[in-house]
Amino acid sequence: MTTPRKPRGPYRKGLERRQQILRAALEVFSEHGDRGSSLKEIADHVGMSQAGLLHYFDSREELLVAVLAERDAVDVEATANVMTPGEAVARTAAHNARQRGLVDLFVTLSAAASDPDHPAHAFFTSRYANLAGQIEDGLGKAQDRDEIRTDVEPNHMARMLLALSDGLQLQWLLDPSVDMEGTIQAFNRICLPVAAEGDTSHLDRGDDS
Amino acid sequence: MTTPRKPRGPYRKGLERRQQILRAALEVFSEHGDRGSSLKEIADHVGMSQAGLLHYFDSREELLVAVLAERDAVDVEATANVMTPGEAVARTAAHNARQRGLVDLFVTLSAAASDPDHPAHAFFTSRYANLAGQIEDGLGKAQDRDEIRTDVEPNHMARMLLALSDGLQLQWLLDPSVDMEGTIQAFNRICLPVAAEGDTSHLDRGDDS
DNA sequence: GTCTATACCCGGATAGAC
DNA sequence: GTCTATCCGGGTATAGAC
Repeated sequence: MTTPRKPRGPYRKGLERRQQILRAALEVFSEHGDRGSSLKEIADHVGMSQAGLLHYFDSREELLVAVLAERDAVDVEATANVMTPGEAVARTAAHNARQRGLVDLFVTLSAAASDPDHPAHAFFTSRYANLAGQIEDGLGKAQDRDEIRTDVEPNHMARMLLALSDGLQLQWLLDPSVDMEGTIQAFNRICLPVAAEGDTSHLDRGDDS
Repeated sequence: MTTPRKPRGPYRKGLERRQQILRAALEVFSEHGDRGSSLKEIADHVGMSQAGLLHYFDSREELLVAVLAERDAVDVEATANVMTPGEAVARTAAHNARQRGLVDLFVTLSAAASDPDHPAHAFFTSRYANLAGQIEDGLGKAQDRDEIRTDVEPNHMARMLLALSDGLQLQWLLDPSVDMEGTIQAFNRICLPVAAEGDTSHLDRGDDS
């Protein structure tokens, strides 16, 4: 998506600028969310004028979705070579706890994007479908290997993990003392193969921050 | 809450108008969210002018928080006399699945309100603190009665439930095929007292809609 | 390519007539 | 209490000079 054509030749500088703007926009959007950010602020950040910025992205919307895609790429990279889905989600949570603005942006935008008319609607719907699908697959395989409990459908569990992640982000935004990672790991623990009733000693160690 | 007493005398009509506006605002906000709604639209809805509306609520913010409180009152009423926390959350989810606009408003606003400067910030922070506290209590008691598993802290579990609820709402907004209630009940099921390994027959019946 | 200037729109809030 | 008219601010987008 957005696939910026790659002209060779004199356009090189332009492409670099574009990247520069993208980075700045990511920062600014991250800090103030969608609504709170103006083109002018992003432009300032890059060190150019608002009108100059519009030379690269024809509209605000265009810039927004470009930023989203960019952010996503970073995320994917960070969790690409990771073990179990539960772990990946926990990791991301821990990482996000250092990126308040990004979390804000994400929560805000994904909600706003539920409107089919929103410029980022397609982006988010496919994003969630993909994520859910991937996680579901991962969980299914883990079930086959008896690594996790098998009495819940992978699909339900995948949706749970995603919901947990998003919901905790929201709660954390409102109250930074909320322990995103710990809570997710607690969840992961109860999805391990269920031990005999008495033997739960391995379950309750070292998570309660 | 809101308890509109009915003063006779000159104020009666005014109070009714206020209620009328509140209802209209709830509808409009529900449909287009915070950002997407204008005073004019709400006013139109009521059948009066934007300026006229401002006669009852001095500012947009004031109206917004009033609406929030109103909505909350309704919610509380709906889950007041309900059994276990997990059940209550599942119920609410089922109910919400018929109130897309409201869900949208809630998700949008709670995210936006994470900004300490947002007019609804205080409202949402205390709301979550209260909810989490209540649920935690309920779960603690359930643990004491051995109705649910005891190897997860009530606090973590409470946060999980809330996160699950919110996160699923978001996913559902983006993809209405997401089964909010079913997923929550699946979660509730894995929080029941853990049976012996072989005996999980009671766990996987009648949920996968 | 980048700027300044500006047109334009939208939404909230205010003033003042009725 | 309610309206019309108006102001004002913020934001995007455009025109046109350099």
